[in-house]
Amino acid sequence: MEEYINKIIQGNCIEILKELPDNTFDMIFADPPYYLQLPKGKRLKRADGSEIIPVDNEWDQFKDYDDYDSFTESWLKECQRVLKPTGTIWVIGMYHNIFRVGKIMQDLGLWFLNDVIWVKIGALPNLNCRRLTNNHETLIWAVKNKNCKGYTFNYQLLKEMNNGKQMKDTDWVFGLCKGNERLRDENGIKSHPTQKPLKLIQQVFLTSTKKGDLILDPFMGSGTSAVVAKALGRKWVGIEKDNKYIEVANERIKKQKIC
Amino acid sequence: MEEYINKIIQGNCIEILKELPDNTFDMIFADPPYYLQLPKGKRLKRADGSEIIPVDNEWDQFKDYDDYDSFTESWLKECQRVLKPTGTIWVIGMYHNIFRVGKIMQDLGLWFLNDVIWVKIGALPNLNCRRLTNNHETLIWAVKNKNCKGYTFNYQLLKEMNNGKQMKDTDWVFGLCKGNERLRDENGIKSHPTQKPLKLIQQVFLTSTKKGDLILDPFMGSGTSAVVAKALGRKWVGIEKDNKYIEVANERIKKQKIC
DNA sequence: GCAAGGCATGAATCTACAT
DNA sequence: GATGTAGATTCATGCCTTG
Repeated sequence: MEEYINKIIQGNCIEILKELPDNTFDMIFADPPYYLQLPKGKRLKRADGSEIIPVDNEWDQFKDYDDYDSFTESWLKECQRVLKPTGTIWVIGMYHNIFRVGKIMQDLGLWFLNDVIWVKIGALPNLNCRRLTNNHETLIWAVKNKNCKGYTFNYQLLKEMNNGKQMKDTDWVFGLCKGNERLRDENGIKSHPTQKPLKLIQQVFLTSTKKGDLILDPFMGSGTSAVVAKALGRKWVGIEKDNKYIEVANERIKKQKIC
Repeated sequence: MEEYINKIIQGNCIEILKELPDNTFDMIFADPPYYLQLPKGKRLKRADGSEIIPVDNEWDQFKDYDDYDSFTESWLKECQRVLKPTGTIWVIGMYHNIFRVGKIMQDLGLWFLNDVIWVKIGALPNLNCRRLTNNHETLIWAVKNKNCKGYTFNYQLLKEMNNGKQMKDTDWVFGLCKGNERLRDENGIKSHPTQKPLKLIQQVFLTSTKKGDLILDPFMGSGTSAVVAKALGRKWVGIEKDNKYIEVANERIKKQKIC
């Protein structure tokens, strides 16, 4: 394992997970593809005529629900295996995928601690006025199985962070990743379409890890979890398929001074 | 159908659903058992020694996940069948069950419009300080299938109810059903352990129905949805297995003057 | 009549440790 | 491992009593 610490492993998530030893990680944070199933070729426009750029990347394409489910079960099963009995796993998603992901997690025997609502500040309003505005994502927090005890939950710290009151599963209000935090290439194009905000990931790590803990991110993307892990004194292992994202992430981590 | 309008049908939910004709209802609101799986015989206590009374009713007991899933699939399948192509279905749940329910809904071809977070005011704090406080329930809002158009969404009304801003899926903040609203027997015992607040159900109905619409509630319980339907000028059909709950509900509806 | 304080209570997947 | 017992801990709301 030592050779992987604080590094991004390039390759297929499931294949790489299979090479990692049992009961290794104190915490896993997974931000998998959401399988958005957007209508192809159509793009919503804002009132000023500008186009909304949707997430239509190749990595979010699946043949059908079965295809998505079998992918999901495979990586979750390996994550469960490499998770310590005292560890916890977080998975983030939206209504497109999180219900499928959640049922598969339960079927694998993962035992839920909470489902946390990230209330997104600055989310896109609903442009066609035919639905409620999507304003949240859901994080599932779970232990390896029903009988697992001794996981880390920094109750007191979170209470302090929440003005002296117990942190609730609905108190997670954070802005989207925008402005200086958002990574862009030389042409101003977003380096990653679904870059998560540092503050959200930080709160996840502060909730469920101690200094020196080893964290796994099987869908590393632009490297947000590595940046937060480094800043908080946690060790980390990342997995990412796309070399372009790995470059972005490595450069970001190298440059990093403060979270 | 006429003989069922504005009445509670007593009996097994699935069997009764099977007798109802296709494409009948403008809206379905379902508050099924959550399958809480609480530890048996143990009861949490408050600092003052008083006991927390959990939901351990017979109707929330299932053999295992498979048992719960097959029950869930059966009633959802019938609900999908009796739902108009222009209708919508709401299902409420918590992290114990909502992910399973959601995946089964998607597998049946129901197409999600939103997942709505009911932020609960006055929820039980977390007493052992080993998890985040459970402070929400999740409602899934869906149409009969992916191609359905023309469902009712009272966008403008909800915007007005939300101080002129688009109603978001996270703006649903309502107190629990307590105080005078909570139905109790002559001994002060709750008539139903999970009575839902009128305001929540009212917002659901105002979101997705018009005056005169026909609403189905397959798990009627203490009759909250009937009370709201009546007050808002909607027609309704309820299904409930337990005669005790039916008595409570009928008495409540009879007494009703204003919502 | 009004303000302040007491008190009950809410869909809860409890935890740690000993035997 | 499975089972049993003791332990430590909480917040918002609304009704009711008291002053």
